[in-house]
Amino acid sequence: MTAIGFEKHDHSRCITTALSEAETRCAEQKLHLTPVRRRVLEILLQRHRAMGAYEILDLLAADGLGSQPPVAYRALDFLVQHGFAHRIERINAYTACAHPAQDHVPAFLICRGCKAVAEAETELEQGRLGAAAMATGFAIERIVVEAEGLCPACQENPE
Amino acid sequence: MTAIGFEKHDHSRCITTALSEAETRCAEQKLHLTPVRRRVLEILLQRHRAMGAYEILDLLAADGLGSQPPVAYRALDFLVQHGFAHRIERINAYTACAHPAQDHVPAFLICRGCKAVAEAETELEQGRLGAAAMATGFAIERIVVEAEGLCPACQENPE
DNA sequence: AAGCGAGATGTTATAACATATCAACCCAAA
DNA sequence: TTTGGGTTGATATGTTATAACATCTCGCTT
Repeated sequence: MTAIGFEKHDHSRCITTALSEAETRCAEQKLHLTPVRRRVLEILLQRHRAMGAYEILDLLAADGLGSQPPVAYRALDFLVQHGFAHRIERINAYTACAHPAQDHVPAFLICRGCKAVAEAETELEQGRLGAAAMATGFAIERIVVEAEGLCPACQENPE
Repeated sequence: MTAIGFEKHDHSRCITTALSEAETRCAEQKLHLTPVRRRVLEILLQRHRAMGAYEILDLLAADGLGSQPPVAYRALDFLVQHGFAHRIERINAYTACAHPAQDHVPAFLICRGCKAVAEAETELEQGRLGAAAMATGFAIERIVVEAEGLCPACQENPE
C-alpha cells in the first residue's frame, strides 16, 4: 500500500522542496519552525498519508524528540494553524498540506483502506451551504469537506 | 441558548411527528425501533442539537435504559445507518436527521457556541471533488460537509 | 413444549484521541 | 541583567470509541 495522492512521483524531492519552502515561509513570517515541528512536518511529508497523533508521537519518540502526547499535539496545532498541515476530521488524523502558501478551503479524498489522502480545493461557500448560511445569518468560520472511499489500489487489492 | 435550527417552531409537535414517522418507516422496512433506539431518537429530537454519545448515555441511564457506552453507540449506529440521525464529525456528536425518508448528502451548519445544527443539502459530487475523484479513479462512498461558525443568537450573545 | 438461531442488550475492560496544568528553559528586547 | 513571550518537558486526567463475551428475548421449527 503506497498510494501517494494516488499517483507516482519523485517523493524524496517533493519532501525536500516542501520542507525548504516551509523554512522560507517561517523565516518570512517570523514563525519558529523548531526541531519538533520540523520533524513532524517531515514525517507527514514522508508518509504522505493521514496519520494519527499517537502514530506520529511514536516516531518522534524514536528520535528522542519528546514522548508525551502534548508534544505531538502542540506541533500539529502549529502546523495546522499556519497551513502546513490539515486535520482530517473523519478519521482524527493529520496530513501535510499539498498546497501551502495559498489560502484555501481544502477538500479531501480519503482512502479507508490505506489512509492515503488526496487534497483538492472547493469553490464552495456558494452552493446551498452558503445560501443556507446567508439566509439564517449564520457566520461560517471554517468548512470541512471530506469524501471517504477507496483509492484505485485498494479497490483492486482489498486487504 | 435555544436556537432550534436557528428558528422558532412548534417543537413538541415536530418531535411527535418525527417519531411516528420513524415508527412507520421501521415497520415498513422491518427494522426494530426498540425502546433504547426510540428513546435515543427522542432525545436527539427534543434537544435538537448535536449531542455527544456520553451525554445521551447519561439521559438513557436516568431512564434505566442502559448505562454503558456500547448501549448508546449501538443505538446511534442504528439510527445513523438507517438515516434517522447523522454523525457530526467535526465535533464527535450526533443529531437527528432533519430530512429522513429521502436519501441525501447532508451539509451542516454547526454553531460552536450552542451546538445547534442546521441541516442543508448539497448538490455536491459535481464540483472539483467529484472531478478529482473521477480523474484518479477514487470511489467515493461517503461525503462529509460541515461548516462551523456562530449562529445568529451566539453572535449577539457570546458567553 | 423444547430447542434453536438471530438480533438486541448488558457488562467489563481497554483502546484511541485530546487537553489541563505547572515547571523549566531559551532567547531576545528593554 | 532582568523580564517576558514562546517553547518544551512531565504528569495527570478527560473524552470518545470499540473489543470481547455473556445474556436475554422472541419467533420459528421440529
